[in-house]
Amino acid sequence: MSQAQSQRMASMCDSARGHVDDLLVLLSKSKMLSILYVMNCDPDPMRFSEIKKRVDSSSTTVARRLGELEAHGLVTRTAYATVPATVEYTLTRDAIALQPSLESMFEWVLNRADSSL
Amino acid sequence: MSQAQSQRMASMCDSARGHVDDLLVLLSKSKMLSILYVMNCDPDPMRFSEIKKRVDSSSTTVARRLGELEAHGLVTRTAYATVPATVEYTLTRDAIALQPSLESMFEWVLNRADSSL
DNA sequence: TTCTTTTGTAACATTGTTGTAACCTGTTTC
DNA sequence: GAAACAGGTTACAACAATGTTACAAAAGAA
Repeated sequence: MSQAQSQRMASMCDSARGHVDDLLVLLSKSKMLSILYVMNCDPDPMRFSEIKKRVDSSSTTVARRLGELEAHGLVTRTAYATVPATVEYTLTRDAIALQPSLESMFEWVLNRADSSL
Repeated sequence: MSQAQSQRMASMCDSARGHVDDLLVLLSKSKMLSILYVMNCDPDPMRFSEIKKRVDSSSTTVARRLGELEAHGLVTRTAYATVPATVEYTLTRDAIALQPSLESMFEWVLNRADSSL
């Protein structure tokens, strides 16, 4: 590791624990990473039922997670007055900034998953 | 996003969901990211009490998490027959391969944490 | 002898989280 | 009129996870 990197890490590892912990708790909630994963896979807005199907969870949990993501400004919810209702979710700019990290994390996960077959 | 990238993402987003989910569940457990975070911050082996202090959790939870990480081959546990006991934990090569992703994820987390002060 | 230390484990009560089932809106189709 | 659709919400029972407390082991210090 370069000196610049370790300096960055060192400062990173000291700062504001409270807020960091909040976000880590958010990201650690069940299905949260899965939701970000599936939304990451498809840049288009995604409907509730599509997300629910892809992460394979109950409406309750998906709704809760999407609500939390929206509350933290990571997804945008757009409702259309069609019949039946249409609701689309999109990742915000902030969430998109997280994409590269998530992508490489998911790549690592997939490599591990492959080698453990 | 480049074509190569989107192809990679597309294949990523289809494959072996079971094993992927296992790892996502592992990483989503409480304090798991925090533990990887503090161990990531310091390349040296870290003792149980040091980890416990830094992630601010109970012995029970820290022990459980470290056990799970060891079971998944992400940390190595080394016990020394001193009195009182000394036990050191180290990230494995596999876990170190995850470091860049975690680092950029933590950087994102810190940026968000800063801007929400 | 008793206290202290580190690194845990076991049992247990409390707390947190999840899914299920029921229900809701509002319009169109049978 | 009744059913069906999407996208939820609510209440509740079942389950999972957490922290607290007690305990252990082994040797050196007071």
